[in-house]
Amino acid sequence: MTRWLTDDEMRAWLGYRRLRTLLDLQITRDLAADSGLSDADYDVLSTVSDAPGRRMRLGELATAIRWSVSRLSHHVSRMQQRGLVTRDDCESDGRSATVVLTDAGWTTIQAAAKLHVASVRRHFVDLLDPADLAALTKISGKVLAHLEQATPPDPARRGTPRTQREDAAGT
Amino acid sequence: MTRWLTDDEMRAWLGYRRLRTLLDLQITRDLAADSGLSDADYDVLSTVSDAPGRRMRLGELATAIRWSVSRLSHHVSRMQQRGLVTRDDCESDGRSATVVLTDAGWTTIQAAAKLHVASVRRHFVDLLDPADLAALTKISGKVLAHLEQATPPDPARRGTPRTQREDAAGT
DNA sequence: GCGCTCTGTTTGACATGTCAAGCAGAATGT
DNA sequence: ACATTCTGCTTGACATGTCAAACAGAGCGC
Repeated sequence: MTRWLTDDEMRAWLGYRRLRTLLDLQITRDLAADSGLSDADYDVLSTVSDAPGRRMRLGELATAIRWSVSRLSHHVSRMQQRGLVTRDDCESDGRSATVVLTDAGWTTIQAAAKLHVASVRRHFVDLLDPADLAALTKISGKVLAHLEQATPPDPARRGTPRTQREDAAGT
Repeated sequence: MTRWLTDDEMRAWLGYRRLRTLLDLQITRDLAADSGLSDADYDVLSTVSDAPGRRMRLGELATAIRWSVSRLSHHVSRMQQRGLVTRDDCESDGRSATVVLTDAGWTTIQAAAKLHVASVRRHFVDLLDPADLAALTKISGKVLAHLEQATPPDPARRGTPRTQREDAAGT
């Protein structure tokens, strides 16, 4: 008794899926070519760069970009090797680690942000008219209202099952 | 002189990004819980199951689901271990490998497909009205028209840089 | 019928993410 | 104070994807 998708539904769903695949691919590619960053790098750098003092506690950062703490810890180690960020011990709490942008990290994300916006415009925003943008906002609003309530609010913390991948800060 | 995103543009873009993240997460989660399959497994199984004889050449399959041949080869090996598919040598061409569904693979994908459609309906399609679906189809059409032309048609083959993740066959 | 190149696939080394321990510092109860 | 538990982070083993190198069979050109 499965209710299969109608043609219209199927078109919308497959369109979304394909959009997702190709758009991500293109944006990722641009980011790597323009700035030598992965999406992951970008999320981390842009989020930390918006924080006061260009520094953020590891756990907070993980929550903000919806990663598991473990993933972030691994990734920060790698970014540290590349000289983009530093780990700093917090005086008030001996357990805590703070991620701090290096000068190189700051310079990198500043340059990357401009190019990234351009990429988003080129492949997405500028292709759509205001009605499209409004429709899209409405659609994601509806779906997200459903998902955010059905979904465990926090990733690796609580009983949450699976992986993440979040955009984090504005482009 | 960067043209930053306006508020409306930003809302639409972030909405899309967040939708992408949470919806994928949910669908992936359901698929794993309902059928014990990853998205990758599902793509492979559903595509092969639609092919005549429930078999498909490895290269063809890779192209169809937009994976690199190498990724597929690795993944098929893993699925083979789990008894979902088999590798078969093609008589006409000694180099070629053919991926064939086992009975278990067939049974699995049949059951999984039903549950997957239900999941897609629950978290996406059924939340939207016909106008939303039409708008979405229009939007992805516009963007894809742009991307598919700007994008190297084939993944790991030609000069193409990066990763993939494609839905493949219908839900 | 033999070397060359081309093609389809496999393989291996490495990058990145996941999950489950491990661990040290903070908080709490008595 | 000090044992116990909690918290925040790190680590290690493993899964999955990437890229480049290795291969073996197919298809030439001669």
